[in-house]
Amino acid sequence: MTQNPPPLSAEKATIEDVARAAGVSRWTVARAFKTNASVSSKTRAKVLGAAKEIGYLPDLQAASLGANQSNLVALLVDDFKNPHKLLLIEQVSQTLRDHGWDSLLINTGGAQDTNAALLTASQRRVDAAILLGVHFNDAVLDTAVGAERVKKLIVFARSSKHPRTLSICVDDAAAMAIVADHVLAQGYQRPLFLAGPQTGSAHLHRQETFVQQWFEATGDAPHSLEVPVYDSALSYTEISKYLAESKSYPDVIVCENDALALGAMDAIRLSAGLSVPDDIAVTGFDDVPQAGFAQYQLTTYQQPIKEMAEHLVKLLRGEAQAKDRYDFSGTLIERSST
Amino acid sequence: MTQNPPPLSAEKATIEDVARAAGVSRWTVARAFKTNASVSSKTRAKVLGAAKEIGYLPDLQAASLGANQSNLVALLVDDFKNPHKLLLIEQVSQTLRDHGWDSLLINTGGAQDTNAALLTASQRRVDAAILLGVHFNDAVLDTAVGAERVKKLIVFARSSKHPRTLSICVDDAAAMAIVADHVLAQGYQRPLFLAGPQTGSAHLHRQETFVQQWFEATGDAPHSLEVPVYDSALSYTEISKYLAESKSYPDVIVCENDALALGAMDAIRLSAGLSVPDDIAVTGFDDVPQAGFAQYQLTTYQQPIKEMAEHLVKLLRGEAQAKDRYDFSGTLIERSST
DNA sequence: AAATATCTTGCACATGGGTGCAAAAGCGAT
DNA sequence: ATCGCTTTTGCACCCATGTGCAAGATATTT
Repeated sequence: MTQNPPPLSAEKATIEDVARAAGVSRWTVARAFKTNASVSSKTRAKVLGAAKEIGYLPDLQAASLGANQSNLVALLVDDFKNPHKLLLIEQVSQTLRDHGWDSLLINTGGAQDTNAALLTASQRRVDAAILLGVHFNDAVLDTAVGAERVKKLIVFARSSKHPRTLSICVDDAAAMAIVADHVLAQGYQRPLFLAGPQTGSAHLHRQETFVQQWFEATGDAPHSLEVPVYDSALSYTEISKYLAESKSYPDVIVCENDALALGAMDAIRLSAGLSVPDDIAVTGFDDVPQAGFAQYQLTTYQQPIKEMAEHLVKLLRGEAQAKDRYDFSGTLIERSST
Repeated sequence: MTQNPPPLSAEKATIEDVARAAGVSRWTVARAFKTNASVSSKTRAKVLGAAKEIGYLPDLQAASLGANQSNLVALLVDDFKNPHKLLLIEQVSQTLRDHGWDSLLINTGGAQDTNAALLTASQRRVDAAILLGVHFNDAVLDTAVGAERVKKLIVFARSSKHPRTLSICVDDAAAMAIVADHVLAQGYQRPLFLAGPQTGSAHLHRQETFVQQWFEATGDAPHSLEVPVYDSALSYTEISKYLAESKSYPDVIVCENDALALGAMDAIRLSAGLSVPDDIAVTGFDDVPQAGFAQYQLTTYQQPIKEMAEHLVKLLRGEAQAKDRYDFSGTLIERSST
């Protein structure tokens, strides 16, 4: 057995130490670190030099006590089965960091207790809580005391009509209309819509849009199937069962997102022994990395996550209009699954 | 355009408000919230009642200023291409939360500046920084001033010999030996080892273990291929190229992890037109969800992430031995890719 | 050179709660 | 009722910084 790690390094320097080293008051040091503060450039240079010398960096927690801003943002995530979450988490955390915010990741998947997560966020003095998940619907937010304790509530990549909430998402209806157009243009006739959890009002409008669009174009109501989690494995099971049980099969499965689409493709090929897209075509939504793999080549709709994350920053800064929703538009990525 | 969200809720109650409401001093309130504090049970009940009444919850940031503990832990992640990260992030954040810690997610992927990430962590007063990534090698940590400012440095699912660091990981060598045994037992004869980035000393020992093991058993040195990122798409490209260029192909590709293995399987089937496992078998490492999909059915090694996360909590609490490494053992999941 | 305007800098007070000790209160025994 | 001990409670001081104002220093004007 090896020994313990060496003891901690010397105490971290405080603003007071810098003040002493630079021969000024601590308030002057604080100013030197603040842009647009009234300090003579000579003093600032002296202070910053001293600070660098003794390795001073301001304590962000202490700073957020005094100030009414913490530069901390909570990311509430409840849905780790969906690989799209990794993209969202990566992009949002990176963009926030690039602009000076840190991310408090709160996993609400286990207890699924949104309220507790929001309370924790407020106890950490976050400037905002970003909701990245499927269970943050308006009913939950209504009953969550925690929702009122957080300065800003932002639903990302999903839409919400809750009055306390701001949404950053693609225009789901418009996006799904594009998918529907594509499916119609390809001449498919017997669609099946595969939906995920339908969670109250803070949900996606993909299913209803597709159904409506299809009905308007053809006069038929497409079949639908719902699974309770955005999980490829679950989608595989359900589609396998569906294909085994029904006498005729659809010629296209339109999925609410890629997580479901990937499982559906596996089911079509490996469980039902059919081919994609010849027997059954498939469409997805999100353009997760796997959608582009040789194995899948899934036709899907790509959301402009980066752009959306930049908009998030603007909202946090108060630069953007505080509209309840801000709709972005993405791109249909046509691959060989249709 | 809709109007702005309603104004913020009333100011959050402070300990002082509770004290007033309960008719005691604020220190008594603090005690009521602390287990093992000397308060009469009558007083505690009165205080907690009053706190509940006015909706008081302690401010964690303020608390961490006075105390020498923040209950905040930084998660440094640099590698979002690998789906295994989602598993790790989920499990670690959930387990930490279950035990009272919050997670500060720091994405070091963009700038790849580990030092900056560690500095940020220290500015947020984290109790520990958990390193979940590939680029946190000893050389980097040696030159990172930030490494010294963080109370504890814990490398998760990877091993490090850096003196400031504690590792929580499976015994890589033992695990890869099991994989090697399996491959040998199945009678494969021309292995190719597909490795990821070889990052200094805080790396995995899978490649060297396999090579050595194979050599000892057969007297041959297996071929190897390296890719700079754990990315299925990259693995696909490299394996495609490799199979196209070489006259003979291996009969098994042993991959350093599943991210690489999945891409390799796609390449074997779709680029080279060969079959798995008949022409070429494949093994992975990590048991990501996709490894179990019908499409892949990848033989892989599953790490006991949950158990490792629980051990992490013990380390944070100071309950566990501070060994430099703590080795767990996982399970070989045999599927039909071998 | 004096008066005035402007820029710098210092300070009191605030943020929300932790620590350790001392004072106060409770309690049983004498 | 008094003494001594234990439990409970209050308090001074500390954590590291922000805000807004006033005092001090410098520059500009007359």
